[in-house]
Amino acid sequence: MMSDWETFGPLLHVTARAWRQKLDERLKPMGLSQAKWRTLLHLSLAQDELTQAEIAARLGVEQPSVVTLLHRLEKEGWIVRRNSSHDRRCKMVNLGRRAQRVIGKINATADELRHELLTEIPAPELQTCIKVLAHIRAKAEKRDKLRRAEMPSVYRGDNGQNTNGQPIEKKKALNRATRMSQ
Amino acid sequence: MMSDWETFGPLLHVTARAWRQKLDERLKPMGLSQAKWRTLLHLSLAQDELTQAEIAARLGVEQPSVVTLLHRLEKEGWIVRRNSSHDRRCKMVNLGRRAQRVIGKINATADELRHELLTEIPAPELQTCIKVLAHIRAKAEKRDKLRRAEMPSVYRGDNGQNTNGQPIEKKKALNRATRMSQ
DNA sequence: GAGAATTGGTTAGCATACTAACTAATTCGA
DNA sequence: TCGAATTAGTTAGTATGCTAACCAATTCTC
Repeated sequence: MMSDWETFGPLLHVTARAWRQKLDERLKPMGLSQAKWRTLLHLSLAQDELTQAEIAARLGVEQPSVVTLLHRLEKEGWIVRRNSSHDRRCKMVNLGRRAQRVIGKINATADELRHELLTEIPAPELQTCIKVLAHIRAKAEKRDKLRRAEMPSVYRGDNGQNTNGQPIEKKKALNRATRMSQ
Repeated sequence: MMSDWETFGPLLHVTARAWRQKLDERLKPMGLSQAKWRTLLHLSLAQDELTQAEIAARLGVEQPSVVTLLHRLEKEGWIVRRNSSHDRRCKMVNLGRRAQRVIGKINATADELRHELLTEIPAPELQTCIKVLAHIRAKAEKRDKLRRAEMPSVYRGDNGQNTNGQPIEKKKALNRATRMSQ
């Protein structure tokens, strides 16, 4: 019986991975990898064009990672990039024709999988699970204040990042992104 | 309030990631990345030398990934590889001196983090959460029987892999690995 | 309004994963 | 027992992420 609390960490990992891989598997026939379909999904949900920085925040990855990801997506005809007329630093990213044709299927597939995986679970148990996960997440995302206080910030060498190694400004956008079904 | 069931997928992902990153962050001062400390941890738990294939199975990654990982670990003095005397195909992997000095600290750090993250959660709620996660995991790891039945195996092109894209024989070792605190 | 700080995007270099294709050694089966 | 199948390890090529360092454009501050 899988009920030893010592196994919680690994269980969390394999469950998250199994979910992700199952969705990947179903989207693969459309020619999409995880990084790609997540990007398209966020662009679709935004209802509007996004900058690369906004995409990075919503995906929870760094900007340089987005650069190469968008290069590949553009090369394959999934997205279109154009220069912003308001801010000459920005590039606005739009869904290309190819993506518009399959975006509905991506969303439907994600919804269907979620339904399949959760449907047999009693609502109260799901609520409890959500509560526990949210609690763990909050604890894990909190920086280790005491440890860091031992060392002056000058010697930390963390370049203004929080303890997750992510830029601090990303937090809000990440929370927004969490509200989608992925 | 984070209680909409539509957010479950993303919540699962960010929670698992936050946990992993927090542990990474605490182990970083010892010069270890996630892939590296997980490898050392498994070698330590095995109480015995392992082959590269066994390590791959326990980490849940493919053999080619292990090759380069072990190259880096060996170059940095964490492990030692030697040819097996029983099976000339195999290389036996042992912890090096450097690793033996810090392996206790790795385990202690993982245990301490788990305690920190879970300590405030009432036992029954944790049990429910474990039950729900195990259920989701089982569902997600099950192959899509109906879908696959539509197509003869000859055309599937999955090279004897299950729907997670992992070699089937790996399952048992992965389950074993799941029992550790990571 | 000019210099400082910030922000958006990029490149370079590395880490970590994958699949495909290969060699060498072992094991299995007729 | 010998050829086929399997297993262990590797290399090659690719995808996806990271940090560091940089430029250009914008915004903030004095």
